[in-house]
Amino acid sequence: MATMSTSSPSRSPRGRAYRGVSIEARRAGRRHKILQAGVAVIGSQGFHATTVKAVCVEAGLTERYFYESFSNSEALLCEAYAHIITQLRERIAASLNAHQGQPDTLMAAALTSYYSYLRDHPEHARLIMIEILGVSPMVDQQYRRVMEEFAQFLRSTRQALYPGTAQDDLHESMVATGLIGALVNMAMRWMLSGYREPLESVVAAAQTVLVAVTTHLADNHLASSESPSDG
Amino acid sequence: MATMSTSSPSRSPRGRAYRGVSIEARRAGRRHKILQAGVAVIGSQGFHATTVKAVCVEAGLTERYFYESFSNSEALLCEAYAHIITQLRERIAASLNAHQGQPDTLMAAALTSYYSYLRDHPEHARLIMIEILGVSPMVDQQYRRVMEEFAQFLRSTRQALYPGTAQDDLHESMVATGLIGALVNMAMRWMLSGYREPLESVVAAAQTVLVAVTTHLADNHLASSESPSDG
DNA sequence: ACCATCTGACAACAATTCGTGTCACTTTAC
DNA sequence: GTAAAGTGACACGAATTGTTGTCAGATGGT
Repeated sequence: MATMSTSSPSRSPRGRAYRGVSIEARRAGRRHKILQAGVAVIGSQGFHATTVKAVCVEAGLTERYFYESFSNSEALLCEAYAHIITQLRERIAASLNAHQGQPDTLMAAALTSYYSYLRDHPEHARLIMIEILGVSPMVDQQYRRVMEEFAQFLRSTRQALYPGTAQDDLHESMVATGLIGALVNMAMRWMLSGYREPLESVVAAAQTVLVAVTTHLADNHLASSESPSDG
Repeated sequence: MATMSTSSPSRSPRGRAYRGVSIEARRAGRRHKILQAGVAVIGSQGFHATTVKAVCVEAGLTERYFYESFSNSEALLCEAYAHIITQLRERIAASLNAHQGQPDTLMAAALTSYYSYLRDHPEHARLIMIEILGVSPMVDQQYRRVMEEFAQFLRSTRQALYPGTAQDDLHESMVATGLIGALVNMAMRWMLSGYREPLESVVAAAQTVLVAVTTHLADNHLASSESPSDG
């Protein structure tokens, strides 16, 4: 703070205020506008049908400001993807913080926040589940990294809730990858059907899968000979 | 053979033989060549980077014969997708027929044939898991239909192996959708990592997920009056 | 031998889009 | 008030691609 004199409005030939807004703030605002517009257009028209001009029209800006903040459409797609994933992560984290309690409650809260976010933002859903794929190897890798992050989050959460049930590392991470895929595929079906089924059904099915695999892993670790639902 | 008289090479002003091959056979051959070339190019370059010319060069034919058999690139993609899915289904079915026995053996056989097919045909894998998505709503629906078919196959197989454990219809189909997504996402991770992990690890992880959910559903069905997590 | 059909190579045209440049107008600094 | 920087609208060239059309040469039936 107290850096209000970073560029004293006197001598700088470049970067002066305009309409009472600094150049950084103006750029950031334009960038944000384009990002929002990009999400809207890509998520509704599809990435391949998205032109730079369409994004600019949606943002109320011109192409010049597109290239001011993004080198091309692919860069915009990546930023939009990262932006949405951040929002999603924050929403899930907030939901977990608000529902501290039983593991089942936590799980239901996280799943509900995940699926309701996708339902409430269908353009975001389409972007992060469909449009992000098959654009380029670099974009595919970004997608994969994010999915692996969620898988790791799943693993660490399970470890926290059921400590002492660690398993073979590769096996466990593979299973976590599968579970994430299960959640995503249910979301994709739900989205492609126009969110026809009730949210509770999707959450219940997702919970069934997660609980099934979690208890199975725990039972297998204990070399179970007792009733599985005893816990 | 012995069908040499299908179209007697006498009176037809159109469609005569050429190099000893009937016009239907020539067309079918060209169509097949283009289909194969399409799979190769789309699966390696990606659908968006695939041009009609590139497919024709790969097939050793010219654009004219492309449009003889396909109205555009999207049609080629759909046919290629259907072609690969048919191959995959046949391979899985053959594997199931060859390994009649315990449920576990059957499951391992089916999963092994699935993942080994993807490993042995990486271009096919890329096409059916990545390139097919986000092209157009119609293509998306075709993808969704196929995924639901596999989910239904999973359900009916489970019903056959564990009869009398039917559950709520929507719930069960949602769970099946999730399981298919788990298998596919493990395949996608495997593919995008260059098939780094051994096949057996992927199959084992997939089997863990399937067995966990299957037994969980059976257990829940037997204790349907109790709710083990509700307390 | 002769003509219609088949084939392959490639030209040609239209349409699209990217990325940059121009120009008039507005706002700010001095 | 003036000049420089900021803004917006739009034009422009370049490149790419889908799709159809042309044309010379090969092949087959009679």
